[in-house]
Amino acid sequence: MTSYDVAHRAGVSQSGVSRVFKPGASASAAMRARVLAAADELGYRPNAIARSLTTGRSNMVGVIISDLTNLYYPEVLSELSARFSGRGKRVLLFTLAREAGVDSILGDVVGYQLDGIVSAARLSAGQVSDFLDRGCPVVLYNRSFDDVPASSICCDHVHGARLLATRMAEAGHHRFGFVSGPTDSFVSQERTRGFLGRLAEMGVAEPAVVAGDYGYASGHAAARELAREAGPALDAIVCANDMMALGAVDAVRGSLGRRVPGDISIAGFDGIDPARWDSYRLTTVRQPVRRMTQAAVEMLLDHMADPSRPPERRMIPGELAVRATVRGLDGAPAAELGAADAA
Amino acid sequence: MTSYDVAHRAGVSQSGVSRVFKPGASASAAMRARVLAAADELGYRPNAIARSLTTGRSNMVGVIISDLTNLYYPEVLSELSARFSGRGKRVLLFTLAREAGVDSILGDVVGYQLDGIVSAARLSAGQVSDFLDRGCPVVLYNRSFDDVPASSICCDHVHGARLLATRMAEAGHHRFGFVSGPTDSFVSQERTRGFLGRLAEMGVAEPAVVAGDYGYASGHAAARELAREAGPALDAIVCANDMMALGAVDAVRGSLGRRVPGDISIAGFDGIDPARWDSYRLTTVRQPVRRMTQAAVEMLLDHMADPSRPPERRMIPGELAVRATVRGLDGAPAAELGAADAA
DNA sequence: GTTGGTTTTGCATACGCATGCAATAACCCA
DNA sequence: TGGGTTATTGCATGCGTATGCAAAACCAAC
Repeated sequence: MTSYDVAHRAGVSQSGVSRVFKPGASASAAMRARVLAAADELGYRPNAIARSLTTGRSNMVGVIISDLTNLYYPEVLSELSARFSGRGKRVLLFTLAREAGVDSILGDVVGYQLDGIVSAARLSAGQVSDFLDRGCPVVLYNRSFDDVPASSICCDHVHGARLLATRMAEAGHHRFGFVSGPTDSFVSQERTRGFLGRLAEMGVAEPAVVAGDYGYASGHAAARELAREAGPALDAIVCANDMMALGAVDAVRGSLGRRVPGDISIAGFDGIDPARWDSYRLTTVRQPVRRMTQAAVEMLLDHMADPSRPPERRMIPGELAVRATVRGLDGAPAAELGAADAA
Repeated sequence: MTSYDVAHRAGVSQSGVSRVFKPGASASAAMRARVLAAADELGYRPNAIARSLTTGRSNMVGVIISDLTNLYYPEVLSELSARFSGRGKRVLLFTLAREAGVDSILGDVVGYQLDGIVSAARLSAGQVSDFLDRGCPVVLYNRSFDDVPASSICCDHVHGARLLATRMAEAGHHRFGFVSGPTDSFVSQERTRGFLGRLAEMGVAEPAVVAGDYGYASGHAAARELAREAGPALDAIVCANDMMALGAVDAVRGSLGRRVPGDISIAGFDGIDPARWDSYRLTTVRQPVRRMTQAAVEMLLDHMADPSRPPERRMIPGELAVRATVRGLDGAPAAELGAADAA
């Protein structure tokens, strides 16, 4: 079923059909009615591929995500998909296998004439530049480059981490353990820097640091290792994301047989859904996913509409959600901040 | 950068360029080298859109997923994406907002000349037929229609539910509560049917049934409601998915102040990752996601390769994973079946 | 009935690549 | 060296739609 078939059946020209299906194009009511009737009878749908070829826009945006097993990303993806969908854009999904480099998909990405890209994966500056040079705007999600003119939306990890460090130090924790993410993770670097930096400022002893991989199991293992390393004085474990923090909670409560937060306080980052479950009620620094995704979508659409627009870097503060896995300032388990939590 | 630019630079014809980039096409080593060199210098990448227009295949498959907040689906999506990606197919993602009907995206789906579709959403028979009529093969994930010639991959929910019912009845539970999913969910219907049916066969008193929405909170609420309804005799709660079961576990342990499985056994379906976390160790019926996604991908690719191939319905048995939330046959908490669990 | 102006419509072409066909070049064996 | 065979290459065209341009239709007012 092509526009020619419809045109023939409706007794008009192909361009007429094209115009009827293009919002805002000039077509009389009569023609519109006949064309729509014919299209309906024939079950015609404009071929988006062919349309893309002529218009130069595919109405598709690429979303590059490294790891859907980190439960933070499904939320992001879900939000992005819904928002783009509401703006008439389709999402072409690129997931990166942990091992396979970005390069393996990079070629595919550029081949599809995407209108834009949201990347929450570890692209190099060169790779981002590559997209930009091809006229494909990029919005970096939770990372940014100083020397690349790409827009980015970033949670202020450093600030969030400092909030958390402040709160935990004020609650009187002395011996910290920190579980970082993969060492090449920008997010982990920022959170680590913010947290350790603030702790140092406050005169707290330097924490033992162990690297994890953002997974539950690695948090579990890291907690045990920290306990072994730091000994019984250990009274706080902070993980670079929630998944690992949940693993740490379970390790401390289970394998180590100690109480959270009675013996050891634990906190994470992200604010994923399971962190709120009753069994954990994890204290964490929440990334405002909705605001961030909304910003990402808007920025990308703006850039698509006006490519000359200068890149913009938006930073959104993380919110400290004090729940039940960190001691209160008075030494007792803290109550959840209901209000902030509902945001 | 088009193939013409490359052709000009390499001093060959456009078709030569095209052939160099098409695996298996005839091109001499000399031409290949010159073209590749020119392409490299110019940063040329074949335009996938234009290619699709001529070949009639977009190398894109649609994946329709209803709800990424049900943590089972991110796993599915992740697997599908990786597998398709490995077979040279890109995934165009369609997520359904809970409210918005399928129809809102259906038009978009057909417009993109997708090579195939995997749907894990509630499509109607008519909608599926629509795709098939357009020559777009469909693989239904966890649902199927008797009167529509679409392939499907389905976990045997009835069988899995019966396994679970058997095991729980044998462990001596008497008063069951059951939390179904949304009433229009095929998966929920099957699981409910299987579970209640088997229980009846075994002469167990008919359970109290409450409907949930597959979310953690709804499982939490349902558990409390069941406790209210069924009273202190209630000694088992089975939920139509893991998310709700986890909510139920927390409700029973928290709000109700009873032990799991000491006072009340709890089980779910799916085998999502959080269900294995130490805080839960939820007994469940696992869907073999990897085998199912593999089958889905294979079936779809097979159909794309040979459209005349008759539709195939594959059924994969669920695996009972007895973990720590259900009493053992001797009345004590059961040990996890390590072996089966590793699969 | 005519003129000037505004829509509406059709014609023709371009978008970038793939591919059937014919022409050419390379090769092989006698 | 020639005839036959095969591997390469170029030419021309098609895929389905959008769109600039010009022709046509319409409208209103004179």
